[in-house]
Amino acid sequence: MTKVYVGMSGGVDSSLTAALLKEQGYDVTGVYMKNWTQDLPGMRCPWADDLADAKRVAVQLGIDFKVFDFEKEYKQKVVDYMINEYKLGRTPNPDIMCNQEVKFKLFLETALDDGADLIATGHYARVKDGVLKQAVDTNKDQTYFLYRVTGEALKNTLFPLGEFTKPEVRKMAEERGLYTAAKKDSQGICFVGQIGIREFLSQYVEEKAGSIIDKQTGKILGQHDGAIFYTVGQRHGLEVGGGLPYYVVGKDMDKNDVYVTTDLNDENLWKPELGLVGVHWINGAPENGTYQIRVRHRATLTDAELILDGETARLILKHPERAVAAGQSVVIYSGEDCLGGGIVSPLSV
RNA sequence: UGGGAUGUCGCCAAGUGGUAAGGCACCAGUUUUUGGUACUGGCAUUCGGGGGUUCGAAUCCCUCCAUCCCAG
Repeated sequence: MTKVYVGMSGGVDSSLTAALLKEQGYDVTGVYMKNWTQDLPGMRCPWADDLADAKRVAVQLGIDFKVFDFEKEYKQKVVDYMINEYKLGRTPNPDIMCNQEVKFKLFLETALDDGADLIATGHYARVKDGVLKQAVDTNKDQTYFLYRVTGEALKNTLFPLGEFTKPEVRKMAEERGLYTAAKKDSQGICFVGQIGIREFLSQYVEEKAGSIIDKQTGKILGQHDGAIFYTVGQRHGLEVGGGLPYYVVGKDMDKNDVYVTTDLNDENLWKPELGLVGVHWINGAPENGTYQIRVRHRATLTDAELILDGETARLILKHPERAVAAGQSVVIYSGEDCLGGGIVSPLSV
């Protein structure tokens, strides 16, 4: 019997994933990845509850259950990466890094060493012949977060939920009486949860007052506690009021200045062209040409011309996307196939 | 010290006798396994202070205070 290790987070999706695989005849083992357990000021880390929920479901299903402790690696590969990127003035996507380094590398390797034949997660995505495809529920598709995994890893991975819509998943979980059937979806970076990125970062970096400057007039509108906390396109948290809402259009990390504007058509908000670094392809680089791209999770796909140059690439967008920040990822699709993508270069935005 | 102007929520700002629009910010919630965006709701018993006229005033009158501008 094929042995599958299912990453169980304690949520509905991964619970149902385990249930479905068991019904399909796999020898299923549930694994809770212990990645982060630290409480933060004003927030209790819910890891113990999540672990308990995952375990409850495993008991319900009558499957084996294990805990893999990746705390050290998670801190290094995901959290430190995120903090460093922010320090450099960029806006990273830690969840993409988590998939690349932890779930589809460390977890996969550890599971295989432990005797697994395959791993599975509750991601909304599909794999066919080693090709990553968008989920049937395009509204819920999570391939954006998965573009940095390898084709090799995908050959050992199952995504049973990719065939279903979220409402169907809820319903199936309910029908099976899974303990987590009604549990609220998690959102936000898992380890910062409730408190928000701002509060999380301030645990690791020193707050330093700087100016909020109106790009159009050059006038200083107010003060902030650190340019590091702001990202392009951001509207809230500036505490500067007047006639129209102000949006962040840029920042100078050396001067610790944040530039804002009320002009919704500001050129920095709508880049027709993006430079990518650290490009990654799931199954090899594609040819130059027109593809569909996505600049953020749940964004609708938009056409762009790809011009590849080794590890870097240039994208000419048919319709400019709003507020693309350096450090964020652009994911490239051909139809429903997710080919890979890259990270927005600071030089291009 | 003369002359002029202005004072309405933290900010911008409607409202010139009929019982305080709206926007920004802020707060709460929704959407979202990144940042961010977007959406919904909340947010001045009170109009610089004090008198007065009136059935009734932020709106009219008097007075005081504050700020700004021009004179000097």
